[in-house]
Amino acid sequence: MKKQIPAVKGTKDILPGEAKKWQCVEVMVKYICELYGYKEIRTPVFEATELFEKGTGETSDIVIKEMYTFVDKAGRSLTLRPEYTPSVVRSIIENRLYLKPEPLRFYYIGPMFRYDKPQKGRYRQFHQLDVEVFNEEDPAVDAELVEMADHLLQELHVAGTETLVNSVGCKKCRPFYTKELRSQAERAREALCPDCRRKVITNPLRIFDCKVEACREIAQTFPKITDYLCQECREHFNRFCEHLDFFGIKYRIEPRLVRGLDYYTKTTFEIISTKLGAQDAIIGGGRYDDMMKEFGGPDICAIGFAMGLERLLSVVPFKKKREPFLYVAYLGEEAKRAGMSLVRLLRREGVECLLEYRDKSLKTQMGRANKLGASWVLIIGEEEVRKERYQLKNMATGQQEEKSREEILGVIRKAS
RNA sequence: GUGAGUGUAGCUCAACUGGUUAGAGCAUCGGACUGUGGAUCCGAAGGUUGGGGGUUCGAGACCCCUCACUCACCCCA
Repeated sequence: MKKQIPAVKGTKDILPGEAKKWQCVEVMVKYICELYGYKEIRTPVFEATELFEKGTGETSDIVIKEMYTFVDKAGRSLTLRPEYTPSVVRSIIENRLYLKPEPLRFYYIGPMFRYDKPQKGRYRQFHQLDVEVFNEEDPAVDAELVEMADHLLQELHVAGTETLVNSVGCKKCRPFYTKELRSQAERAREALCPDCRRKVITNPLRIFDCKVEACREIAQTFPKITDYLCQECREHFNRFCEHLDFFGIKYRIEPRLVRGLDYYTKTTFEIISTKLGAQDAIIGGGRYDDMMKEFGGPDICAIGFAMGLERLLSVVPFKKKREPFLYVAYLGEEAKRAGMSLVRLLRREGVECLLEYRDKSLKTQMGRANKLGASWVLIIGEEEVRKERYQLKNMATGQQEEKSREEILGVIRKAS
């Protein structure tokens, strides 16, 4: 036997049964996004490496160790996108979309790539829905975005979720907080785990993410970022929460919610599923008011979120049901030809038909139809060809009647 | 990147403390039954036991390496 070539580690095939679920979710996602005025935007799967280094942040884990970066034949350093936000920002600037009258509301569904160790809910090629709004300062927009995510999950009948919100301040107030946090962490240094001792210097905010019991207890005593927000950020956060209340959305203020991406400002939020394991965040997002300007664009604020589709799919309940279709069983060459032209006609009328082009016994063909879950079988033999009337059998009831072409169409139309 | 667990037919699983030719159910294909499905019976096909090396008279089982998957850390969607 020849050596087999398996799928690359951390990637997987989405087979027809599973792909059907993806289609259902994608249809719903697009429907909801369009309801809220978002338009689809599609950008390339790879970009200049620099885009992510600047956008996602040079100190983020994503950039440091998780990017699929390669050099092309002309010596350019390119990267398969690990997230979508920098691409959208790039595209808006490059195409001057901010000069158009249309609202800057965009969504996108597509594959992302991260060189992570694969695990449940974590793949090297995975898919995200990405939603972004630009040039909207009002915290009501932040709340509307969360409401939309909530709406989407409801429509998909996803149960057991929790919404966490926080504010990480802006570049005016965060440095004060970080400084205070660092000095307090410094004092407790000895009691922290080795990992957290490192974080004291690199990124003290991340100490809140630690799962070690001792660290958690110590972190409890640390100041909360929400107590250190500047006037503007505090007001923004308060009004954001008020609007969530207004929408009747249940949420938990989680001052320890620290998004790992460097660019977030003010509002951050996450929706987790209690039904998942360690990788439980299905939606994560927040504001990034400074990115556009830093990319050389206009000073336009932004907020958005990403949703992991593999994770979402694993908590969406699906009831399996096959679309009704007609199986054509034929006997002999003449009948085959009659079947082919009938099927051609019916398909043009929007009827799903299956003719398998295997010259098998009627019994075998009936067996196939049954196994595949056909709603009807159309039986064509010499007799039927001559009369131009065919045997239509309802597979659920077992009833069978002789029908003309038009009558067949009528029966199927009536059923669907 | 770190740690732990698991790899036997397409799928779900057997195979005693190491002992003949690695089995069963489901699925597939064929037949009983050449114009009528679901049931039953019979049969066929399907495996380098993830891969490589080692120990042994003998390895699916034990040891080492490697690959993949799973779970957790880390990080994130």
